[in-house]
Amino acid sequence: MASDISETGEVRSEERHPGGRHLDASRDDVLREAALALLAEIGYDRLTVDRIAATAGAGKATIYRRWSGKAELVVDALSCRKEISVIPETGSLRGDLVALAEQASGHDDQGLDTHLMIGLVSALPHDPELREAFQDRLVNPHLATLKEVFERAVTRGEIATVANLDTVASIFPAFMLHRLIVHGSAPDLPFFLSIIDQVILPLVQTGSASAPDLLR
Amino acid sequence: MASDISETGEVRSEERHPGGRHLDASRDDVLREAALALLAEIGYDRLTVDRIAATAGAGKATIYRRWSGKAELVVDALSCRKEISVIPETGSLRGDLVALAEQASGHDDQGLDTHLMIGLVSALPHDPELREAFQDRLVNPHLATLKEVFERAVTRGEIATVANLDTVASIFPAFMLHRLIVHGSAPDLPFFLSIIDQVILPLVQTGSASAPDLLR
Amino acid sequence: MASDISETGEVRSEERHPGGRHLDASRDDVLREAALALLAEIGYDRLTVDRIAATAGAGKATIYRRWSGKAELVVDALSCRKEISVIPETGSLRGDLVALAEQASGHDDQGLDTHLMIGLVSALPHDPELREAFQDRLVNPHLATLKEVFERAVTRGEIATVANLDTVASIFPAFMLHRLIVHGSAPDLPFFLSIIDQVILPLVQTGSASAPDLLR
Amino acid sequence: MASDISETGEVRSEERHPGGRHLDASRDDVLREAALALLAEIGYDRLTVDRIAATAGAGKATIYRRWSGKAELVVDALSCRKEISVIPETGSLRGDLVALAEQASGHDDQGLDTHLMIGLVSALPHDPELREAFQDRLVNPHLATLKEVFERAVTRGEIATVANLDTVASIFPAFMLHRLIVHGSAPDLPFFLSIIDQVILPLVQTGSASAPDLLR
DNA sequence: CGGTAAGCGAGACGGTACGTCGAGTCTTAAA
DNA sequence: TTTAAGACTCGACGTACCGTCTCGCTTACCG
Repeated sequence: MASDISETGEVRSEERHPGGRHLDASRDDVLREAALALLAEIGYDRLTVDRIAATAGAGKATIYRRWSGKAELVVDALSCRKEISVIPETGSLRGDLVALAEQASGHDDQGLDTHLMIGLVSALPHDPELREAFQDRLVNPHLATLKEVFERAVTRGEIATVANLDTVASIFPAFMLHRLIVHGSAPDLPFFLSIIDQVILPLVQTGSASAPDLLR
Repeated sequence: MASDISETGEVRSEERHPGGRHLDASRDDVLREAALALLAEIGYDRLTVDRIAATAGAGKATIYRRWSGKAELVVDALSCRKEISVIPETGSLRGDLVALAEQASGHDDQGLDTHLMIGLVSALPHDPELREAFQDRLVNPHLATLKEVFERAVTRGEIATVANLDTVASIFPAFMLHRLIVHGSAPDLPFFLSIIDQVILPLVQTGSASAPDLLR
Repeated sequence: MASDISETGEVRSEERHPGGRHLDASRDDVLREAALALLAEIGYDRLTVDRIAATAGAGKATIYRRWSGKAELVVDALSCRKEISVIPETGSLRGDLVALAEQASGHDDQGLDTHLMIGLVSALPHDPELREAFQDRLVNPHLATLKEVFERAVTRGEIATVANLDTVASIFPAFMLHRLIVHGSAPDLPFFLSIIDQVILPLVQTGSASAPDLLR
Repeated sequence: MASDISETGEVRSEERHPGGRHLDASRDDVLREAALALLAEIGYDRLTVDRIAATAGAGKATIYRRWSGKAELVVDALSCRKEISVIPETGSLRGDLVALAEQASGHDDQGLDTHLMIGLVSALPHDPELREAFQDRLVNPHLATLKEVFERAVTRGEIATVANLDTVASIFPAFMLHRLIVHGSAPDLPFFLSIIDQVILPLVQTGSASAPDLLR
């Protein structure tokens, strides 16, 4: 992961650099773009570090100076590419969820994310560091957004307090993964709608979402 | 995938083989067992075709004659290994689900399945054929079992008819995947219990959340 | 080497064969021809036993039942192909030698022998048995013919007794090998003539270099 | 063959190499030495590229970057190893020839050269480039030395001018090859002596060595 | 004449070596 | 000191042959 990564996702805080030439920040983006372009074209597994370097017109050392390997570069590239996802504010829980679903299903041009996510998954077990990055930069932000949406609905009085918020918020990403891996296809809007209407809303709208906790 | 795989999981339907020596069916099993043994011992990524061959006392050609590579061999080995999972019959929906959960979390000796599943996932995108096999031999049987459990509960009058059975039955595997990939750890019993009690049961139970509790 | 090979070059003396089917003699020739044809086409080293078998429409076992491997098959094929070389009888030593030279340089259609000999040489060191066969079937007959030619010249009174006949007779094949290996080309007639006139004849002729000239 | 080989035996004429790391010349030697050491130890045929690489502590790619395969590496190693053979100066033709013979039969420790030469011969037909190197680096220097020896004898007035010097000088190597290949054993001193005394000296000492040329 | 012991084409078997490719590191010359 | 270029070690890959063994068949002899 490009050197120092803070919790907030900021990269390389212009650290002290006593002598010699500085890392050329413009190379970062060129490399990230090359990685994403190739990823979309040939998929994660056929992706090689050599080829990313060649496509970017860079040397391999320039890559390894910034990231520890292919996987990290790709996660970094992906998370940087993600425009700061604005938390929607439609006024209703369902509206917010649908807006998120549209966001998620929308920006999947050429199935990039599909390949990406599936490919990344294969790299997660090797490298705990990578998984951490994956969680911090992709999973947790997504989860936080979802939680925020639910909490706003509570504030609005639209639904009762959700006791097991983590579990409920995970339903969304869990089904996404399942769809990606088992079906091999990107989750589309209808798919998301069925999750929203058949699982999430029924759970949080009836009182029953919190009651079962008593059973434990 | 060892030649013809029918929907029922049968392999190599004794096809016509006019001249020449036949594929020695006993090698199939030896190779599958070697693959699984090594998998449990050193994990999917450190697994090499050479080593599988050596362990099985076979030549590499004997492997490549049957499967196109490591991934196919491993899926095939896994699916063949799966003993016919008996559908539990405890008398209550929750009991059945818990029994399934125990089954799923139980037979994960040495994290074999964890590594396995994660490793497999990385191979799915390349080869649609592989994913098909994965679905047919692993996912669908699991799904069928779950559906059966829900349908029995309906028959018993324990719950009302479940309209979106496919979606509800998918909750289980979806959370399994999510846990495996995002947390990198095998789903254990407490995890399953929280899914059952916080998501599945609330969804399928009618308004009265207290009645089913008596069944425990 | 096709089973029993006597000193005279006869093969397989119709030995006792109590039960079962006999070796099909027609397969021998088909295999030998396939071997020679492929040899001329692709060279000794690219030659494979599988391919010989396929070309001959035979199984590999049919080959290994007769010869111990590629090398033996090829030597055997070569030596069987050799038409019984008639010892020439021109009336003069030089005439006889030139006749032999024409024979040797003549039957090299498509450079078969060139490739063959060079290729064989590579196989000789591994297998003493093979070298023995090579000597018995190819080298010695050739040497015997040469000796015969010299002895006739002595009988005719054309030259004095040759003390070191073995060495002198070896000059011919030695230069042939040298030419084949170092120049990579088949020895042609001019080459042989220069050996005859510049080395062999001067050696065996007595002091008076002019007398034998009259015989030409 | 390690890139450019000039007539003088120099390798890789410091060609332009603007960017990127250079071929590490020290690896060349390490690899050549490993090849020769193994060659002497286990023979050409049991020699494998993997083992050469392992012995040299190198990757196979490093070998294939320089030579196209085992054969090329070995010829190159051999020709580089050849110390400049000093032309002997004993004062008589026979003395010089015997000195050369001792040199040739002497430095055959562990039969290295025997195996080597025989092994090489098998590689010559494939690759004209290889044969060229073989001629330039091994055969021609040897021939030049022999010619020099004869010319000195002429200068000393020991023998008459030798008209067909090339042919006469070839007698030596031709018999060496013949011995190696047909007998499968290294030429020893007695063998060389018989060639010198029975073939070479008789040819050049009598006037007859040049006279027969008139016959043509 | 029917049993049986081979030979037959075909091709799978255990091996060994091959030549290629990718990862991550190190070295060069230029900037 | 960073850059592009590219050689370095390591190790797995999938292929090609080798010489042997096994299939289902066919062919000959021998009782």
